[in-house]
Order: sequence, then C-alpha cells, then structure tokens
Amino acid sequence: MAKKTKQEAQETRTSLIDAAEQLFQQRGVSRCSLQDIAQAAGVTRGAIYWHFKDKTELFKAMMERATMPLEEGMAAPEAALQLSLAELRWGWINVLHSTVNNERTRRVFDIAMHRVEYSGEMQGLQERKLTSLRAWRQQNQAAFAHAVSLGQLPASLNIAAAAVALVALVDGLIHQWIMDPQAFDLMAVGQASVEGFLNNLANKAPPLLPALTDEEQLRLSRA
Amino acid sequence: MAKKTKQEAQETRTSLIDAAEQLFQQRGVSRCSLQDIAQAAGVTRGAIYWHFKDKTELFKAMMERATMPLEEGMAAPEAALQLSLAELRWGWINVLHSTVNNERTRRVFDIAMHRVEYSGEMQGLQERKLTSLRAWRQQNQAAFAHAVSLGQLPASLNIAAAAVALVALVDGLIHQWIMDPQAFDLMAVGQASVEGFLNNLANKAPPLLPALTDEEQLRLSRA
DNA sequence: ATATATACATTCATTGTTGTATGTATAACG
DNA sequence: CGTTATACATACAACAATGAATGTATATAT
Repeated sequence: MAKKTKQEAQETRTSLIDAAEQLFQQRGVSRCSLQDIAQAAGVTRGAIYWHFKDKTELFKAMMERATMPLEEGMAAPEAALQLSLAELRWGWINVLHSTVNNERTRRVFDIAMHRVEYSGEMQGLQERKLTSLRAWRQQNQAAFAHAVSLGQLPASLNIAAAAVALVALVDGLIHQWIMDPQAFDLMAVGQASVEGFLNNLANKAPPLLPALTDEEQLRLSRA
Repeated sequence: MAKKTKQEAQETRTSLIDAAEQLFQQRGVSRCSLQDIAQAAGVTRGAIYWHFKDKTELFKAMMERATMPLEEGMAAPEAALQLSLAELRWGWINVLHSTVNNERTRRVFDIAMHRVEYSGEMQGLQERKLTSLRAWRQQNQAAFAHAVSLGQLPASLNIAAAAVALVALVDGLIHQWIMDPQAFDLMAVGQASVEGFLNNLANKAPPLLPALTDEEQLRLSRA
C-alpha cells in the first residue's frame, strides 16, 4: 500500500489511539491484542509499530491525550501557593465537570481504574499517578495554609490531613460514579460535598459521638 | 506422584491461593501464568486444575477468602435499619483497621484496585463489587435515616447524598493509602475524617464561600 | 483385602500474540 | 525529476500459555 501524506499519517495515529481507547475499555488492556486495535482502526499491526514502540507506548499516548487537559486545569505549580479556596473549589468542580461531560475523560478514567494492571511495564504509570496524587495533595494543603494565614480557616486546622481527606472525597466520588453513574448526580453531590467539606473546616463542630469506649479501643489493639 | 490425604489436599489448595495472592500483587493477574503460581506453591499446573476450574475461579476464591470477614464486619442486612451512628463509625473504623493491620486485606485491596482488569471473565467481579458498594451506601443511608428519626441529625439532611459522600470519603482514603502508605496515618486521618464528617452532618455550617459566579456557571454550561 | 475414587504429575496439541524482517508505493525534498 | 525517506502492509519465526488427555500412586470406602 501507498505512503500517506503527513496529515493522513496523523489521522491514522489519532484513529489508532481512538480505537485503543474503545477496546481497552471494552475488553481490558491486556485482553485486547494489537491486531484487534489495528483492525478496529482499519489498518494493520504495521501501522501501530510504526507510530508506537509497543502497546505500552500506545497506552501512554492515550493516557496523556486525556489527562493533559485535566492537569492543566488545576493550575501550574508556581501558582500553587497563591490558590484561594474559591479557586480550589473551582478546580475540583472542573474535574467533576470533565468527568461527567467529557466522554473521553470518563472512558480514560474507567480504563485507568478498572481496565489495566499496574504491573510490569505499566509500573511507571502507577508512579506517574502517585506523583500526580501527591501534587494534588500539595496543592490543596498549600491552599489551606494560605487560607489559614488569611484567617479564613482556624490555625488549629491540620492542613495535611484536611488535604488528604478532600482529595479522598473527590477521588472516591469519581470512583463510585464511574462504577455506577445512575446511582447519583456527580456534579450535584460533588459540589455539595466539596463545599460542605470546606465550610466545615472553618468552624469546629461539637462532637456528635462520644469517644470510642475502652472496650472498642481494646478490640482495635488486638491484631 | 502419590495421592494426598484430605487434609494435605486442603493445605495444597490453601498454598495455591497464598501463592496466587503473592504473585497477583507482584506481577498482576494477567501477567502471571498458572505455571508461575503452581511453581511458587511447589506443585504443578495439574494441582491447580484439580482444585479450580481455571484462573478466574482461583482468583474468585482468593477474593472471597479475604473479603468475607470484611463484609461480615459491617453487620447483616436485617440489622441494617437498626445501626446507630456509633455503630456505623465502629464499622468504618474496623474496615480501616483491617486495611492497616491485616496484611492479607491490604494485599487483596491492592490487587482488586491495581492488579486486575475487570473485563471478560472478570466482569462478574465488577458486578459483585458494585453490589457490595450499593449495600454499603444503603447501610449508611439507613443509619442516617434512623438518626434523623431520633433527632440526632436534622430532617433537612439529604441522606442519600450524605451516604454517597461518606462511602466516597473512606473509599478514597483507602485508595490513597494503599498507593502511598507512608504519606499519612490511615487510622488517624480516617477516624478524624469520619467523625468530622458525622459531626458536620449534625449542624449546618454557614457558607464559607460565595456561590459560583455567573461567569463560572456559564463556563460549566459550555460543553 | 479389593476396588475405586482421589490428588495430583506429565505430556501433548493448539492457539494467540509478539517482535522483527522485508516489501512497496508514494509523498516530500532538493 | 530523480532520489530518498516515509507510512504503512505482509510474511515469518518464536514463544508462551492454555486446556485436555493420560498416567499413577495411594487414601479411603466397603
């Protein structure tokens, strides 16, 4: 077959990533062969090996295409210290919005969460995810610290723990929603949860429950 | 080789599941062969095919062995309506405790989250997970409803959303901790988060942030 | 004590997948 | 306008994994 023009080659590359995205989600990454992907894209494996070194590189390219815009959405690292709580809320709402409204984001989240094994050659991807996770935590913690310095949040606040919890909250919401989208409205519950969380950081609520009983403490201490 | 006694056969079965647990976590489920597992357990593939139909069944057995005690921990379905907030807290704390202190629980959580693809023959497992997730939500929602009826929580509370959020919070915390155990103390942050969450359900905190601006609303409406 | 089911080990055939090597028509370039 | 690098398709070799078939020594039941 004939050589394609540069633009046509780019289109081939794009449609390969598209096909991979679909098949990865449907069958799982390890359970779909390069043959499957090539066929779905209307080419042969030769095209894949031309554009990508192997399946791992194809997977990386797919991830990058989808997550790049998201990571840009949460501001640059230098700006991190300057983030206000309102900007933080805006960042999280944007992530939720992309999850709900951007089909690609949703698919890739699903793939990253349920359709791939983070082992072997994919190990690097887990570390990348870890780096990203730490960055989110840092971002939030810095914003909390800034808010404390402005008097918006009490100085007694454990900003590290609060950052962990907020990231966990949103991450958990997205997880649940991806698994079970009709169970709840991610935007509504998400926005309410994030705002509720932030509101409650500002004022110490009185304890609703008594401390754990001695017997409960004891049961926990027995491994 | 010779026939083993019934007890020896059970030991073989157990060591096969043990080996699978280890290797699944190290190399990922699809990336380790039955040969690998058999060898690690000191037997041949014949033993695996005797005890289990195929790799999927072996995986299922491994999951069941680890998750059964956990699901028992959160009470039986009939008792769901009777759970108090204190019992709910206790249930969550127990899950966190198992995650931190039970090596098997931790390994299997890691496997279920990062080392397996929920596609093809594993599809059933995702549905099982979904069922379990819905049960947790139901459990929490019922406890909230009960607390509302007792006047412990305000009647204005959106109990469905609150249940989703609390499950998300704990699930997200466990996720983060499994990925990055030295990043924070799961028991401490977890207990504080859960108690903080419950406390804050009881009293409406005043809004810390103004509502989203018109321009922000507009940006969200543009897909 | 004998027969049978058990708990595996061993062997074999088949298949799917990967990586690479090679072919080739043509776009791009000077 | 000839040359060369490009963008794939095709063909091939090698392996690895599976599932089934078969073998076998011995617990166990009768």
